Amino acid sequence: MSQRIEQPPSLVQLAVNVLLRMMSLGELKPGDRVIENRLTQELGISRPPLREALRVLEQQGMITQIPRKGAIVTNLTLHDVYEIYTLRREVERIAVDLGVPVSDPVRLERVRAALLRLEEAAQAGDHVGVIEGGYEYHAAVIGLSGHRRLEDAYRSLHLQLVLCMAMNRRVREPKEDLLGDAARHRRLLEVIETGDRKAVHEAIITHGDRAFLINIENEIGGHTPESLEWLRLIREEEGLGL
Amino acid sequence: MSQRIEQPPSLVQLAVNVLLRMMSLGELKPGDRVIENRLTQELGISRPPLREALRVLEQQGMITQIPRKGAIVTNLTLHDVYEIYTLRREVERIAVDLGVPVSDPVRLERVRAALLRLEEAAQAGDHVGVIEGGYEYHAAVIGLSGHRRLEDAYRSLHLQLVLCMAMNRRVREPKEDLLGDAARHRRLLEVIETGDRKAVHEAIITHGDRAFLINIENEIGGHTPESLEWLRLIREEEGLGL
DNA sequence: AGCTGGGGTCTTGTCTACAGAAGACAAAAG
DNA sequence: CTTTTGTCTTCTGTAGACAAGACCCCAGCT
Repeated sequence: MSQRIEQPPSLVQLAVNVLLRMMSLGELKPGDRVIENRLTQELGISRPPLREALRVLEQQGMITQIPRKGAIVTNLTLHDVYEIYTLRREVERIAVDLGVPVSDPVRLERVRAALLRLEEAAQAGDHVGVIEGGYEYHAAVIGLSGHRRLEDAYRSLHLQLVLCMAMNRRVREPKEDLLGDAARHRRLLEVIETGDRKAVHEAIITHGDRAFLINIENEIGGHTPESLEWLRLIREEEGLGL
Repeated sequence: MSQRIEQPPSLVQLAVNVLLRMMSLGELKPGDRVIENRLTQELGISRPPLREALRVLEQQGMITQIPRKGAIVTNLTLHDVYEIYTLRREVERIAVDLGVPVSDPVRLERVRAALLRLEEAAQAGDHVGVIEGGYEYHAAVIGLSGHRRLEDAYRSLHLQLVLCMAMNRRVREPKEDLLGDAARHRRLLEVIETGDRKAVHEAIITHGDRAFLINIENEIGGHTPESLEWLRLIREEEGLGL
């Protein structure tokens, strides 16, 4: 019997999770001030664990602390979005180079399990489940590389992106077809199983969730030469039906 | 006059800096237990700010926390070293792709300034200065990309590497010639100024500080297929006089 | 009317204190 | 002599309280 008893997680960890959830639900929006006393009341914890949680989120880039002035939910600029997208794509690329063809079947099994969860959620019409399953699926793909830091980087970028997408209404009205989404993920898995690295790269490129970028430069500020040039390229590719 | 008033940094920030310094000096070695009360006495601060500092370092991968059991300085395995090295090289590669040829002269100026500091330290025989200057130089090179997250990633990887190198005696007996080191950095800058991306990539590869990997697999554990294969490749390249 | 200075309030930064869990050690039993 | 159990110490997790700093509003002055 390997029935281990469950340890109650620390309040810091719980607070981090709750705050992340609040952000993804839009209860905490970018730019919102984060007042410690208010949150301690809402969460029912005292300030020290909350402050530690805020430090964690600050390191992840979700919270921006200004000394003696307080914390706000990080306001992403267009340049930030550019950074997140470009880095995430590079992370995927590196992971595929390292992880395909797959050496350890256990890692593939993780992708398969995530895909199953994703497909079940899609059939049940469970939007939240599809989003979470989608993350777990992609994380598992990164995990094929056996590179923990790479996966951590992916997670961090993903979380920041969640923050950004929560800003955008288009994403919160999810009328894209869940089943088609799941089918795309299944095809990617099949390509991975062939072990053809180049094919996997191509499959991932056409897999992009860049729809919400369409009008983004009118919604947020912080344009830079790099980010505008990047956006122009994206537009071109999308225009070509990619 | 842009004489801004100096704000006293928070105790958390100070504690992070002191702890990093202790690690690089070997006063805190990988595997060491970190007992909060002891450190609060040494640093002259109370536990809450120290705990927040530990959270920050945990996020950076320098500290490993085990719930209800305390914290230790992260013990790096061979696989970790493999991860750090491979990722750092990828970060450099991405930065060069994005940042060369240089679009913004201000960024190049930063590299030049770092090089000057490095050369001064080299001529003064200031080992610590050379190491710190070397970091600032490389960070500035990453900064050519105008990609803050990329630079953050580089910093994080660098810090973890410091942890690893502090373990290794070879690095603490610095008899390598500082002036030659500075000259190599100057050559890299010259290549960057030509704007020839490919040449920069080659220059960076031959720039490696991989000397301390020579005997590493006998000194630390945590071997994995990936890390051993990687080490084998490194050996081959080094053997070829690279 | 606009600017400057002061008081009040709110918020953060830090410290001390307490409760509960983990580990160490010693004593007793097999 | 080994093993086990009970107690004791140490350390972490959390709470609450206090002090210092930042913001805001209003009165008074130019």
